[in-house]
Amino acid sequence: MSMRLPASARREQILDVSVQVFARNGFHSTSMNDVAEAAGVTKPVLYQHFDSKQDLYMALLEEAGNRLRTAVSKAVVSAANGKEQTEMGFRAYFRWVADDHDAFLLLFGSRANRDEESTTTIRRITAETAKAIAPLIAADIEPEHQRTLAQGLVGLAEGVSRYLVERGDTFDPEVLGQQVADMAWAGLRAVHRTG
Amino acid sequence: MSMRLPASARREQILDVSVQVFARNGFHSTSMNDVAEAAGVTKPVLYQHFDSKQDLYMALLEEAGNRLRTAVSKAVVSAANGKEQTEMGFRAYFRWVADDHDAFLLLFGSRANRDEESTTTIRRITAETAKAIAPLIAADIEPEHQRTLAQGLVGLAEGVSRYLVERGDTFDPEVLGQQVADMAWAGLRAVHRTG
DNA sequence: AAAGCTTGTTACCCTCTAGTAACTCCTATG
DNA sequence: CATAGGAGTTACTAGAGGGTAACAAGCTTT
Repeated sequence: MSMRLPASARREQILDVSVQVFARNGFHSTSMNDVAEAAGVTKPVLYQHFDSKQDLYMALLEEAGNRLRTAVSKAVVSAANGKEQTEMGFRAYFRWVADDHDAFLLLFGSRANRDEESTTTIRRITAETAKAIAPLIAADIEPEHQRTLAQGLVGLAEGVSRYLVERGDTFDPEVLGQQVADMAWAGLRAVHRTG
Repeated sequence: MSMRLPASARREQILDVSVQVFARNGFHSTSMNDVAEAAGVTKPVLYQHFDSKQDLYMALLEEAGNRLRTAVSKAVVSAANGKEQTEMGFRAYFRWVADDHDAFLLLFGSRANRDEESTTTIRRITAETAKAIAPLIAADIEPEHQRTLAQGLVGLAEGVSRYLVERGDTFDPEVLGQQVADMAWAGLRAVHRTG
């Protein structure tokens, strides 16, 4: 029924399609048949490329996480000082959300289902992001609090994005990123003073 | 096998127990048999009190949402100015997280399940919280951005809490709330200036 | 103490869906 | 043109788990 594709191309296509399906409906509400149908193929084909539903899902999470990580870290290294890092970081984050928003929903959307394994992966991704932020927070407070507040800033970006993406709003990542960065940077300095 | 209880008491007990079970394992990984077992009772008893698994789950969400709402709004009304509202609000939020943390996990934990219906409910709860925060943000920026940033602050509190609760850390809600409030308040003023 | 309501249990059914075995079909290559 | 091997399909299994029908055991009220 469907066009024949070489294995590697089919694998890519399945990944592409299933990001969308899982992002839209969540893990448990999406059956392998749904994925197969969306890919224009039947179920056993999926199992030629992935060991299990979980395996496919994990592959998606990893890929999405990688794209997020590289986007942000690339942006941050090009910055001179802390303030610029904050700005570049948030703008890159929102840029990623804007043009890879199925991946965002997959990782952080309301429908993101999380069993033991995916939870671990997603937490790792979040933690990595937080780790990148932590140094921006004044060093004169306890490292514990530093890490906690960094997680808060990640949550801030996440909350903003979830709100906008799930409403279907379009937004300019540069403007939004700048605005959120302003807010975050001022907050970071306040912690410095209050610490 | 289990002690007989009057209907209303049994219903309460089921709610109490299932908050824990669902919070710990998530919706899909928790079977009605699991809930029943945890309640020391058999499955049909659950269905005497709730129409379906979904129905039970929704009841839990509503209850948890109510406790959150009342905790925060009670705290906020007792405050004189914006800054104090911010402080009281965050402190009340973290107080709620600290002593009702199964409810927190149920609503906002990584394992929180979200099908169509629960997503709607949880979004409503988040939106209400954001609505309470929005007026604190400078009125001279577009209402759209105001709402967006308010969602961000909700995400901030959520992110911090999820991090701490899922690590099993204990924390002093007053100290943490004050620190986060400082950060948030400084951020809010920055938006004012930048708007 | 027996009727009658309420609480609880046993033993199912039924659907849904992850995963697979066995087959067909297409296409590249000599 | 014959054939090998990769790509895809049909048709199934198996098990989990939501939900229920029918029955048993307590209270309580007269």
